[in-house]
Amino acid sequence: MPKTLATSEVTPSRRQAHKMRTERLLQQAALELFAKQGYDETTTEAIAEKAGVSPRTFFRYFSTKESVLFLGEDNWFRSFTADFERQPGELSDIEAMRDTLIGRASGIQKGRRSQMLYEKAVASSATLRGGVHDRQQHDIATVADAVANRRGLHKPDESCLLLSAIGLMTHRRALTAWIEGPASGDLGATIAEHFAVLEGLLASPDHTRRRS
Amino acid sequence: MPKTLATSEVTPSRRQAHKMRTERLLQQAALELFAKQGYDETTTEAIAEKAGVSPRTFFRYFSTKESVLFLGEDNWFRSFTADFERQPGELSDIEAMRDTLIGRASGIQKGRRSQMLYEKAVASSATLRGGVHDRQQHDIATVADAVANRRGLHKPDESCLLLSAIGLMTHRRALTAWIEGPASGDLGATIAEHFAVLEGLLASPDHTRRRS
DNA sequence: TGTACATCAGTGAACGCGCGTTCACTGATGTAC
DNA sequence: TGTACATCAGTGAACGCGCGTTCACTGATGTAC
Repeated sequence: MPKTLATSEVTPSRRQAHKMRTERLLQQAALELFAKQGYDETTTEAIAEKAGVSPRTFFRYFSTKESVLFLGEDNWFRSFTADFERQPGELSDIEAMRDTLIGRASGIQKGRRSQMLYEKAVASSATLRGGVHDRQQHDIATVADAVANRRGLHKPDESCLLLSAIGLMTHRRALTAWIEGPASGDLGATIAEHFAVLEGLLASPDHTRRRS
Repeated sequence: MPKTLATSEVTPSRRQAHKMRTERLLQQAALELFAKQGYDETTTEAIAEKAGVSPRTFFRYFSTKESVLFLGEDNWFRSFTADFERQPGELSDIEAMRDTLIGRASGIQKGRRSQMLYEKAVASSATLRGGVHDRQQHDIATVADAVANRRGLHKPDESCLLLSAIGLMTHRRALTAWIEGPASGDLGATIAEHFAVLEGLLASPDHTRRRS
């Protein structure tokens, strides 16, 4: 028994392996179909068929049609705080955000195709866009906590929240630009560019003045 | 016939009046029910019942359950450009945005209860939040066009888009704060405060530095 | 003013559809001895 | 290694539910003369 247990921790049992495989197949099938023909036009039955399982099986893995798409994205920001607070204290908060986000870019870089499919899938449905909206709000709160902590505040004030929202929006815009740009594009560089634009707005408000 | 026609233009016929009344009753019933018990928990049948019409009649007025909620909101930003470009040229773009939004605050001020119901309704459903997300994106593009125009550009560049997004986000945060605050709160003042925070971030990035 | 006809808001009933649930079952995998 | 039993991933069938559609109809309002 000790041996079997140890083995099942490292190499999962056939049952476990098969289960994981089925889950992955369902997710992949869903992502492809949502991106290709739209979320609302894709039935759970079609996903199951493409994954090679019965319609009923889909709901054994995912309690709702929507949840098949949102996995592993939640913990992206879970470790943000740690990375963020490791930034040198000389940097301004926004510079620290920028460098943290750039540092994490390589993790996304490899999954460009998946990101594209994901964006297409989300774009196809109001429900999914609602989910994205929710996650954004949640992320803003998380990052604002980190900023407040860096500033030595117990609770984030409006300044922290606004800064967090602005930073994440800049990040999101960079991500979109990178996905829509050439396949050879570098995500870290794109983020840096977008933050440069942001800092341009911040540093010289006169720059925004109209010649009268 | 001339007399009847003229009359029907000013004072709508009984049919027209009744039609408008039914539409208003359905919208009001929907708003109240969505806010009270949630969008997903409210059936179109319940809305029809509260409005005093048959279930079938709902779909004579609104092609989808969602569309009963989104009326008249679209043209809010339609006239934004005009107001925005009327701002004095000495102001920076962001100051011009601020003053334009403050100038339009009084139009919202009176409908505070409706705004609250609307926010509650939207908060209750992912689909509706998706719709809000879409409208935000659309508004950003509209305002960015206006900013580009003010800067003498033919097309908005990333700087215009980012500025527009930041400004509208600040506005939205102010709106939320105002709704969540006391009933006596002044929306214009709240917007001004939030823009002051924003300008604080813009003007002195040093302020965001951590004491090391 | 009155009569005949036209229009159109509102209704009732039946239905299609896809998400998500419930129940009873099969058969492969895992475990005890 | 082999046998008996337990577990559990996957299945099939039937159903509830609410959105949105289709069709045939009623009856009040509006119009022509």
